[in-house]
Amino acid sequence: MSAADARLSPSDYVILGILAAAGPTTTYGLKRAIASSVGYFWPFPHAQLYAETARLSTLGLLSEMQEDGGRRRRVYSVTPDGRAAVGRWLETPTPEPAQFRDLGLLKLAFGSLAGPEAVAALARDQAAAHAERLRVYEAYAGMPMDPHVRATLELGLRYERAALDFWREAIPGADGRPPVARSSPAPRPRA
Amino acid sequence: MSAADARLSPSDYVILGILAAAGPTTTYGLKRAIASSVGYFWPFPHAQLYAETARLSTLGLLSEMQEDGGRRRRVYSVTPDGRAAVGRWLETPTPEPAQFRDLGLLKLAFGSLAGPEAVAALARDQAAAHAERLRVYEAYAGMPMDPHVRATLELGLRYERAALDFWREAIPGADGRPPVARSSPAPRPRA
DNA sequence: GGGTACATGTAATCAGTTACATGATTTA
DNA sequence: TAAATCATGTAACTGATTACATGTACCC
Repeated sequence: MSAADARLSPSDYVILGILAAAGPTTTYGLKRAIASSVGYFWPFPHAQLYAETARLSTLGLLSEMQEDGGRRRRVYSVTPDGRAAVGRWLETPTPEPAQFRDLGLLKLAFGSLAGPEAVAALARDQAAAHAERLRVYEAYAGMPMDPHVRATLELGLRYERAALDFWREAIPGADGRPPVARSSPAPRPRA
Repeated sequence: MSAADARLSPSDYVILGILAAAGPTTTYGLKRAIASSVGYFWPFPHAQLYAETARLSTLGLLSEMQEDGGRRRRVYSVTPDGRAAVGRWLETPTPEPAQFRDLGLLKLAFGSLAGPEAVAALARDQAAAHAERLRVYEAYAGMPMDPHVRATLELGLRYERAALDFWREAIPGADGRPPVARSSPAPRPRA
């Protein structure tokens, strides 16, 4: 079975992990549980749940039951094999570096193509967005939750604070100074 | 033409932006230019270049020429329409929050399913990985580069430092203390 | 009993990734 | 001149996103 582990994506482990922690759950329940735990940093559109749960079922890592009541929704639980797969995953090292896809940062990289005012506007914009996000995280952190999920939230807070500081400090705002730290005199883009 | 902007992905803007900054370039040149600028935080497998450049050509945002020499490689340049599209993109706000896909963080979220030793091992592991990444960034920061690209690298450094501190501090190492900050007494996972 | 928000699911599309194949240049 | 590495490209696949369609519960 260890060989089959290679074929499981991170999304699969999210499903298995949530089910292992929360017990038998409907698809909608999964959606809710994901949203209130890893969902804030690991996006998981609900449509994907249907594809992945089906796949995990055929692999024997999930078992599927039909509700008796009127709506006859599917209820999933993790099988012993599934639980073992999560366990192994949690114990194996994670060499691949984290990826952060930040559109604001991407735009900044091309700042030399835009005017300094555009870069300044971007910085104000991003600072506001990160401040808002920080507010949301802080509110969320006030609620009761699993201690490990809380720990991930703590890193989220640190990331947001780092980003907020960056957009406020490292890039000047609307005050007309050059768009990068004063120590480097901003040469024109080569070619 | 503004209407067509909606159909451009971030990857498309990377290609357009690189070409706008660097002038006519072969596909391989694009690959190199991306790797040495936004590539470190915005992964871009080279196979995708062939699909995207073709698409951008049919949209009239790129023009394609064939080399005369023996190898007859394709050389792309950005058209005025393409340049205008990048310009508009750089000037429009970016509301979507940044996404950071961090497998280590995902595993941490499920820490309650694993033993405290597994969590401690994860933390050591991640601290080492981030320390290494930090070293690479710092070496890279010593080289000459566009000031805006340098600015993005600065945020990369701040992220990595935040992550390194987190895995070292917020999660204890191998010293046997409970797997989260001492202030919260780590209740058992519910159900 | 009509509207609104919540819940459940399918289908089509698109972007990203992996694997493969081969040609050109450099170096031992 | 053989091996190794760099360069160029295609094809197949998988995973993620979008759009749509409909059902159920609640609330006015």
